[in-house]
Amino acid sequence: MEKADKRCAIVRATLDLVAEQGFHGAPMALVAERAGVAAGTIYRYFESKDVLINEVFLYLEERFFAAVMEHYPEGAPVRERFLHIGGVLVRYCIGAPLEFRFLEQFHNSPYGVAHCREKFFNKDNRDLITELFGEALDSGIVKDLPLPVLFGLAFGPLLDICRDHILHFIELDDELISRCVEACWDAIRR
Amino acid sequence: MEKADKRCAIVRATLDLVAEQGFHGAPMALVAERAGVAAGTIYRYFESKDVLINEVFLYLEERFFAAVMEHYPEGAPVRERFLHIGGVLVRYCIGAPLEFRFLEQFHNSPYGVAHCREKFFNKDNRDLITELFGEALDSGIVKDLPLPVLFGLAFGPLLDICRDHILHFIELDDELISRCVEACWDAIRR
Amino acid sequence: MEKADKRCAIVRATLDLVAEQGFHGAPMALVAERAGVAAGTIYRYFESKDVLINEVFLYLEERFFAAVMEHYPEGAPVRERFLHIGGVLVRYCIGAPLEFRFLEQFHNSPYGVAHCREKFFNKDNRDLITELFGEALDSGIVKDLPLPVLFGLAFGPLLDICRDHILHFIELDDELISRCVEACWDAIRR
Amino acid sequence: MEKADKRCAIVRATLDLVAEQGFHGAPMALVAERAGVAAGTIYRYFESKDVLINEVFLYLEERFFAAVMEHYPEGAPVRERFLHIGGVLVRYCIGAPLEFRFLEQFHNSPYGVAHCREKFFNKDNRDLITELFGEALDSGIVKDLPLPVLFGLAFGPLLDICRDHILHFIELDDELISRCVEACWDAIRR
DNA sequence: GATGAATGAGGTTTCATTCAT
DNA sequence: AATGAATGAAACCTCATTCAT
Repeated sequence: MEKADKRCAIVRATLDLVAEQGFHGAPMALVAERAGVAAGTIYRYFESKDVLINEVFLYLEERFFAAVMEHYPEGAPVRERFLHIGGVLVRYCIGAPLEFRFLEQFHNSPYGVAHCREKFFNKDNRDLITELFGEALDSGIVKDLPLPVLFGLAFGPLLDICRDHILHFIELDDELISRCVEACWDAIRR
Repeated sequence: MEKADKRCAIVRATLDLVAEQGFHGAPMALVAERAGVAAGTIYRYFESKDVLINEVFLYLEERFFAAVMEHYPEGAPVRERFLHIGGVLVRYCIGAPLEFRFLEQFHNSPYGVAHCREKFFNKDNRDLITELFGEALDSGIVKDLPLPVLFGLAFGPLLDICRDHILHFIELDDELISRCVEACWDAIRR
Repeated sequence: MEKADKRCAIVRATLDLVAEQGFHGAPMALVAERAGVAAGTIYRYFESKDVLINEVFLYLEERFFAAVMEHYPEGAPVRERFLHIGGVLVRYCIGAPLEFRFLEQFHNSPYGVAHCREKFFNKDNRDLITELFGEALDSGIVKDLPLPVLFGLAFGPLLDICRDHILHFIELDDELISRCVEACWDAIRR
Repeated sequence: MEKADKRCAIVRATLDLVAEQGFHGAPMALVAERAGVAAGTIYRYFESKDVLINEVFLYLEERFFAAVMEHYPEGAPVRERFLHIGGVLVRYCIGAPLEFRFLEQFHNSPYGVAHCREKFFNKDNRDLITELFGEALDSGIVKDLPLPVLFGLAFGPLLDICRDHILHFIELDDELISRCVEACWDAIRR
C-alpha cells in the first residue's frame, strides 16, 4: 500500500467508526484494524488521536466544499443561488450519511470546541456564502439580521431534516427537499 | 447536608461538568469532588453513571417544561401561541446556558441514542406543540409539510441562535429574539 | 425483636446467602437486609465479617453435633456404631443442604485455613469418633492406618455423595445410603 | 521475555497466588506484579479474570491428564489398573501441591459452578476411568452402585489424604499410599 | 441500642501511546 | 517505515466498616 493510500485508509476507518459508534466506539486499536495497519503506524501519520480527528474533519470539509461548489450558478439571482446551495447541501448530506453523522458527532464534543459553528463550512466556502448573504443584505432582499442568525435560519432546518431522513423519521424526495429549501428562503427573505 | 441536598448537589455537579467539558470531562471522581461527597456516595443515589446522566436529563426536561408552560396563552391564535413558545424557549435557554449545553451534549452521545430529537421537548410539552401544529395544519395557516420538518423549521434555528449567543458569536436581546421567532414563523406559515 | 433473635437472624441470613451464592454473594449490606436489621447493627453482635463467618461455622458445628449424637447406640459393637454415625451424617446433611453447602464453602476459603480438616467435627464429637476409631484400632477390627486416613476413607465418600445428591447428580434413598456406608466400612475394616 | 513465556508467567502467577491465598488474594494487580508484567498486559492474553482462571484450570487438567496417563497398564486386570491410577493420582497431587490447592479452590467457587465434580478428571481421562468402571461393573468385580458413588468411594479419600499430606497432618510415603489405594479398592470391590 | 448514609480503599478493565524488533 | 506487544494511568464500581442521629 502506498503512503497516501495508508493515510486515506486511516481517515476512512476513523470516519466510519465515529459515524457508526461515536467517539466512544473508535479506539485507536479498532481504527488500525479497520484501516488494515498496525496501531503504531497511525502515529507516523497523525501526532495524536486529537490531531487525527481534526484532520478527518478537515478532509470532510474539503470534500463537502467540492460537492457544494459543483455547478454553482455564479451569475444567477440571489434566491436562485440560495436554492441551489440548499438543495445541493441536503442531497449531499443524505447521500453521505456517515460523513454527516461524523460532523454531528464532531460538533458536540471536546474536539469541536475549537471550531465555531460557522466553520461547518470551510473558509473558501464560507466566503462564498458570506458573499452571497452580504449581497442579499445590501440589496435588501433578506431580513436585516446578524449573519450567524441568517445562517441558522437558512441552514439549521436543512441539517435537521437531513438527520431526520438518515434516522428514518421522514423520507425526503426531490420535491420535499425543494419545498424545505424554499421554506428556509421564506424565513430569511424580507 | 440533607439527603435531598446531596442528591441535588450530585445532579448539579454532573450537569455543570458535562456542560463545561463534555462527558469525557466528567469522571465520577470529579463529579464527587464537585458535589462535595465521596465517590461511592453517588452510587447510593444513582445505580450507575448511565442512570445518573439520564436522570439529569429528565430533571432538565422537567424544569424546561415548567418554564415553557408558564403563562401559555391557551386560547390565543396559533401565530401568537407560537411566538410565545419560541420566545420563552430562547429566553429560557440563554438564561440557563449550562442546562442548554448539557442537552446538546446529551443528544449526540451514546446516552442520547434512545431519545429521538423531538424528545428534546418532553411528552406533555410535545403533545401541546403537536396539538398546536395539528391545529395550524388543519386550518391551513402553515405549510403542508411533515411534522418533523415543521419542527425543524420552527425550532432548529432557535436552538442554533441560543448556541451562538452562549458561545458569544452573537448577542441576543428581546428585540432580536422577537425578530428571529417571527422569521421562524415566516418559514412555516403558508 | 429480642437480642438473641436478632443475632440468630444475622447468622441465618449469612448462612443462607453463603450457601446459595458463595462468600462473594454475601456482602454485609445484603446480610443485613435478609436478617431484617441495619448494616451497622451487625457490628454490635460481631466484631467483623471474619468473626461473623467463623461464628456461623461454630453454630453449625453445634447443631451438627446435636444431630449426630441423637440416639447414639453407646454400647453397641464398633461396626454398628459406625454404621449409625455414617447414616445419620448423610441423612442430616441432605436434610440440611444449606448448612452443608456453607461448610463446603467454608473449607476452601481464606476463612477455613485456620480450621483443619478434622475440625469438621467439633471437639466433643471428634473425641467420640476418635474414641470409636481408637477402640477399633486396638481391637484390630480396622486397618492399621493413621487416624486422618481412616477419617478420609470413612467419611470422605459420604460427604461426596451428599454433595452429589444435593446437586442432583444422584438420588439417595435409605437403601442406597446404607449400602454406601457399608462400602465405607469395607474400606476401613481389616 | 517471549510471548509464550509471558503467558506462562501469568498463568503461573495466578496459579500460585490462588493456591496460596485463595481467589480473594489474587487481584489482577498482584498477579501482574508476580508475573513481572503490567496489569494491562494480562488482558492481551486473557479476555477477563474469569477467562484467566478458567484457562489456568484447563492448563492444570491437561498436565494432570498427561501425568496420570503415563505408563497406564492398558491390558492389565481391572484391579491392577485401578491401583495404578490411584497411586499415580496421589503421587502427582502431593508432588504438585500448588496445583492441587488451586483445584480445590476452584471447585468451591463461582468459577467452578460450571464444572461438576467429576470434571475434576478431564474428558478423555474420565472416559478412560468411566470405561474402567463400566468394565468392572459388567464383570461383577465391583459393587453395583451408581457411577458417582463409585467415584466418591474410589477417589474421594485419595484427594482427602493428599490434602492432609499437603497440610502436614500426615506424612505419606509409597507404602502408605499403596495401602490407602488398596483400602479404596476394598470399598468398591464386591 | 439501633440505624443506614457516608466513606474511600481497592477491585477489574480500557485504551492512547511508546519502542524494541 | 512498519509493526504490535507492552505499558500504566485512569475509568467505573463495590463493599466492609464507621459514626452522627
